[in-house]
Amino acid sequence: MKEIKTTYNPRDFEDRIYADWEQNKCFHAEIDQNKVPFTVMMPPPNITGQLHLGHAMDETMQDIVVRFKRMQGYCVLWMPGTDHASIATEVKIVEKMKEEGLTKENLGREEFLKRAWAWKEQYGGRIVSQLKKLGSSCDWDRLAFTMDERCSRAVREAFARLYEKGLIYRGSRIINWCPCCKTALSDAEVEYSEDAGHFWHFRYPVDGTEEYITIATTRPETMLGDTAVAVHPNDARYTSLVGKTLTLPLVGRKIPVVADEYVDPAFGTGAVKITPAHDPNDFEVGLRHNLPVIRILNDDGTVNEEGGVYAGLDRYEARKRIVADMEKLGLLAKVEAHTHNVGHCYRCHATVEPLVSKQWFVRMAPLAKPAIDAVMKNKTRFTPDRFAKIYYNWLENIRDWCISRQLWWGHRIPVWYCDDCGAESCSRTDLEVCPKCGSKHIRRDEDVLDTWFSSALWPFSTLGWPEETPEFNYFYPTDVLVTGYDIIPFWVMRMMFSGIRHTGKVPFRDVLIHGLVRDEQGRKMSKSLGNGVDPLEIIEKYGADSLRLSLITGVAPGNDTRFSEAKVEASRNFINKVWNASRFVLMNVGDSKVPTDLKAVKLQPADRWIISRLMATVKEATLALRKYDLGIAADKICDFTWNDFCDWYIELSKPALYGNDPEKKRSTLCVLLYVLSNTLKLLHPFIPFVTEELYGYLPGVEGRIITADYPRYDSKLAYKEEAKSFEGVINLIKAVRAIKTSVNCPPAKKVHLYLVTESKRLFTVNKGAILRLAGASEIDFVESGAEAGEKTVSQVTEAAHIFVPLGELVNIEEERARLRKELERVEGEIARAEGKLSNANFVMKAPKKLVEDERAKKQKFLEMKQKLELQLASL
RNA sequence: GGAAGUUUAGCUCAGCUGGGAGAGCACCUGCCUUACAAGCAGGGGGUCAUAGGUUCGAACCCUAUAACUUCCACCA
Repeated sequence: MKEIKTTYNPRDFEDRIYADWEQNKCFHAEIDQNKVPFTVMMPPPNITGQLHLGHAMDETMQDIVVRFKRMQGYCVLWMPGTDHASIATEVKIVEKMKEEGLTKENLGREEFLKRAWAWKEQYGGRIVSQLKKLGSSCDWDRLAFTMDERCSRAVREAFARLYEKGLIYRGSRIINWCPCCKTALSDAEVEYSEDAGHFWHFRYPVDGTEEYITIATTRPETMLGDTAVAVHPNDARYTSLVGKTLTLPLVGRKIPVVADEYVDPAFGTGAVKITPAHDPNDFEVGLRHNLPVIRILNDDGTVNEEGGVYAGLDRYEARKRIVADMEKLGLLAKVEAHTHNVGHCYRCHATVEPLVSKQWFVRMAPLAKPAIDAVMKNKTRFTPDRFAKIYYNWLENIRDWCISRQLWWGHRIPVWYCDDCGAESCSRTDLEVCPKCGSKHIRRDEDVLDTWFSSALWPFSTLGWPEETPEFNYFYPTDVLVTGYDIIPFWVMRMMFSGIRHTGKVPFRDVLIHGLVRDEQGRKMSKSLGNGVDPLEIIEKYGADSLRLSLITGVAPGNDTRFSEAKVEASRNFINKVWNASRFVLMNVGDSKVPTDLKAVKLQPADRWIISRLMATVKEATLALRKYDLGIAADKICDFTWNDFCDWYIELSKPALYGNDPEKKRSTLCVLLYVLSNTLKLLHPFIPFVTEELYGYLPGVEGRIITADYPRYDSKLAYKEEAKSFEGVINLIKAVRAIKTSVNCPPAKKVHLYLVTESKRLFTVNKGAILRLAGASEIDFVESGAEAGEKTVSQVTEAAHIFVPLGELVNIEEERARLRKELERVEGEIARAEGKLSNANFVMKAPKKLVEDERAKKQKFLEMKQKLELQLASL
């Protein structure tokens, strides 16, 4: 036997085990036509990213499913990769350059991209090594990157196909602009928050009268771009003014008063300034009334030349000055405090400006419909299914997707413009000359694509699409996507419509959604709060297995969960238990030859009981895992391990192990090994490192647990009746322990048991275990309690009436009180059963089995009552 | 304005298709019993948010209410 340390210390082996798996290609998936494929695409973390607890949970869930399926014999591919994260990465690189006094502009595109790739080389591997620390069993040989050749080619192809079908177009629209990142954003990339602001009421003079029309605005600086004031057509206050002209203060522009249904007469003053270039609603109004569109902001958020004297000022400085100037002119009617929803950039959190800009868009309506239908028709299922509603909600209300970004790091838009003939050409290969006129004066579009455009293709771009590679044909569509609910609009939805559009198939059968990992107080973890927990520190302290287990137990699917170190500690304690149980078994096996086949030995009742419990657990765990109820599966398995195996069976095995019947010892060791190795297998997907380590110590096993067969339910080993009967022994032991506690009998003091029972055989066969576990010296079978003497404490169980003479420890009064209390309880049970059975409707309508069970219970309790009364009378 | 979720023991949360309320931590009592004190044994503690309804039977299904959380939309 190999040496095994007395305490569980994950640092001794986690790295070694992982290296062993990697070296032996345990994670690698080769196409095997004899196996059923099972494919999972890892949501690619950003190259700028560091492992956080959200990743840890997401990766753990995937790893559990993947390891389970691998053990079940599927050909499992878990495809890992990283995302170039266009905007996030670029923001970081620009920040770093700023420290060196450099800007993108003075560096130039080519030099900038060199830096970006260098950045990718430097930091891209960090997240990968962190994922390995967690135990992720993904196929590193296939590690992909959203900007590698494979993926880039797919991006070009996808773009070209959509372009050719008119599903990608270029146009001037109101988009969300981040003045800090200086790029357009998609709707999904804008986060709204209730911010405190003001409502400024301005008076605009009506030409040819002494009248004013008062408008209210939250963004005074946009008045520089006003091209009308709108009122509701039915608003009596303003009917006389419709069609009149106003002079826009500070600017002097003549603007009309128009009537439009969009205006809500009950809100504000009932008159709205219209700035078509800087508000989506105003843009629509502008279209209806043929208003000019005057953009007044530069890309960096400063006022442009349209702003006259305010040109060059930052938007907020301009706001202040405009308010002050209006006040000076006596045109500021009033200022109110006002909180309103303000959009922020999801990367830098700067306030976004809606503005008109020429951008590339994906036409969503034709793509959204099939994506909705696919989920409606159950081709892809959400778990839990309520998340389908979020998905529908997004797709049903979706607007065209703005995909161009004014960034350099990313997939450059594959469109060229000809300076000579003006042609716009999309191409799968880089162009040198204009395909229309042959001119060499062509320019490529400067912009890059939204990061999510390439992530949307991830399930198939990584498998070689558009080529029909063997991998694509074998592994696609994938089986399950695991991700957080916050990513549904960014990614899940876009993979769905892209997958359906480009491959004709849904990209995955199941979508397993999980919640957020919050801090101990239930707050989101964030840098600004400083409440983030570094998973690597937790791994360092407790091991990856403990972290993994703590992240998935006690969590309902899709719900948020709170992280606490106490929970990790509890998981660590459980693993320590597994460690020591294994140590116990191995110590007792020693060098002796133990049969590995259960058929080779004669099983005792306790053996059949634990095997029966194991089978029940296998059944439950497998079912739960198949339904992606990871928390429930872990719960059942851990409960079996600790309570049934460790607390009961190991203790029950000791009389045989320490006794002098070699046959019994041999069979007990066989069962211990059998149950232990199966328990380790059940536990492996959840706590892979420690189970692999312990598995390596087991005699008679070959290979690694990671590639072992998952335990299978065997009805021949269910032993339902025998297990039920063995519960009688367990209940007897529990009852004796309770008796001893109730009279403060020291646990070490051995007691003499007198049993009135019809199950003499059961108790005789298990006598050794009963004596040891109950702390008894002898068992006598008697006809009545009187034989146990006077000073006894008694207890009634289903299978036996127990009498324990405890001499001076016994207080007759206390004993009477205890028995009366017990009698009361039993009478309560009888009343409950009778209540049910006397209800004609229950007997008639409830399932037969239930009624029979109820009758049996009543009978059982009646017998117990009789015994209790008898005993009470004898005291 | 629309939608989703949550409300169960002191705390954190499980509870699968309706059939006698569970776990971990905390607490109380007693134990270093030769795998494990990161442990063992025993124990206390809950009008399952509130009010109705359906049902033989409701923590679970339906309706309403309240509180909290989140997502979406949005009135300048």
